[in-house]
Amino acid sequence: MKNRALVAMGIPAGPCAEEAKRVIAEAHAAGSTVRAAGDTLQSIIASPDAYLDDARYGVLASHLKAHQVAAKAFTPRQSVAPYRIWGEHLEPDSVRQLQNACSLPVAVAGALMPDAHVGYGLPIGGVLATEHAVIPYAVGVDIACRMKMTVLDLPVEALETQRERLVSVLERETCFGIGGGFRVKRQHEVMDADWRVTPVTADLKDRAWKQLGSSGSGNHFVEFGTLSVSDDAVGLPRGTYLALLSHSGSRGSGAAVAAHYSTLARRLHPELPQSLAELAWLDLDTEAGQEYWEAMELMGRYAAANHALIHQYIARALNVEVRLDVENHHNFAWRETHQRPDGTEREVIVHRKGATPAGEGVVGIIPGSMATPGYVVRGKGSTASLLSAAHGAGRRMSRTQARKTLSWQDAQALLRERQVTLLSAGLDEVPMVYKDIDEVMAAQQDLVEVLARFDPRLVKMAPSGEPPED
DNA sequence: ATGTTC
Repeated sequence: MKNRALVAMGIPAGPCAEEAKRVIAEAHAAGSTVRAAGDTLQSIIASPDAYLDDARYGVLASHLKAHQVAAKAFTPRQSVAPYRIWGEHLEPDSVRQLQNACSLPVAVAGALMPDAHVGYGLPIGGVLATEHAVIPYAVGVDIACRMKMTVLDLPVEALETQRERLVSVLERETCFGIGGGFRVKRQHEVMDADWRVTPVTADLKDRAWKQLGSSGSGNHFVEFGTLSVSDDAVGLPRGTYLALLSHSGSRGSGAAVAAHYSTLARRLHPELPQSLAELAWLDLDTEAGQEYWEAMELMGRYAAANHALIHQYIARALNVEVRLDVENHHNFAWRETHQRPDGTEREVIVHRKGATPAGEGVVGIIPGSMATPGYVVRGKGSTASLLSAAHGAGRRMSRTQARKTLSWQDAQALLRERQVTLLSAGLDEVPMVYKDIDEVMAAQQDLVEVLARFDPRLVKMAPSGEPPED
């Protein structure tokens, strides 16, 4: 039986679930039916005391009792921490998730960005400040998922005149797909860092090296396009340039770190009611909290290295210089100093899960979709948003719904209209699954100002086995 | 987002 099914029954992950699985397997071997085993479990959950001395179920009963005692110890806080929401018509469930997060004892303040949608624990587009605690699921599954843009010293016309060359470089120098990695390992100084900072990262080093410089799957991409600079504060005079934009994260290693520490956090907080279990935190004074923080920071450097290599290999293959370089995390936690409502300052942990850092003057990238614009922005330093902005257009349709209701034909018309060449992607990533990026930008004019606009032209994403027609 | 499930 899976952990998820057990949790649904009221058996939490950890010692209870492990023992329950053992008991079920034993009952199965003895010829008991699944239903009979389930009935017995329900009965033990209802009154563990009655089974404490039972030879077969005693251990499970004592684990469950300990859990139930701890769970009773949870006392909800008097009032929810203050939060603000940007944008209209956000999924009610995503708002509920933010409210839940703000009801944690460690929460200080929250904010929801206009691209928000439901995620594990904290919604995507959620920002949460806590005191002295880090929440693995408020950082996100893809730790340090980030954006990077470089402006290449090539004329914009190269998109037409050197199209075949750009396509071939994009295909040759990138690596997409779940579990995907390079046969010939790439090199970066992040692999000289100490990966033994935690037992988890120590075990992950080989996989990380294999995947170093790769892009992964889902909404990750590498694309060429045009950058229209409207404000020279971006670092280039006004005008139109050829740019390379990438979206990638910490790949399998980050996912494994997230899985490990979110499970650990949950185990350490059996008192949390089910509605808050995915928001279990790690105290930064504890070994577990410090381990997660070190692992997260290493994943930050690793994700940055992935992007650095993508851009470096492509620029090298094209034999061109880089004229501008912009990047930012959008799934991460930072130690920051923020003001209390009374104006005094305190150190908080700010989690941005699908949110772009937008402190005053901070430059970041907010992508749209494969056929809609993205923007290079400069933060306005809004304290109400906890110095944050949206990280993209935000999904309006689930992946399942997209695959069920959309067709490539619908997408191709839009791609042609926008002069976008799609090398590969899943049907669940076509522009129609995303909200209107310009509406999202309009909803956060108080958070960021636009310095430049990026329009994708040659797009590469993870293939889904269903090649787009040309 | 990831990659494999005792």
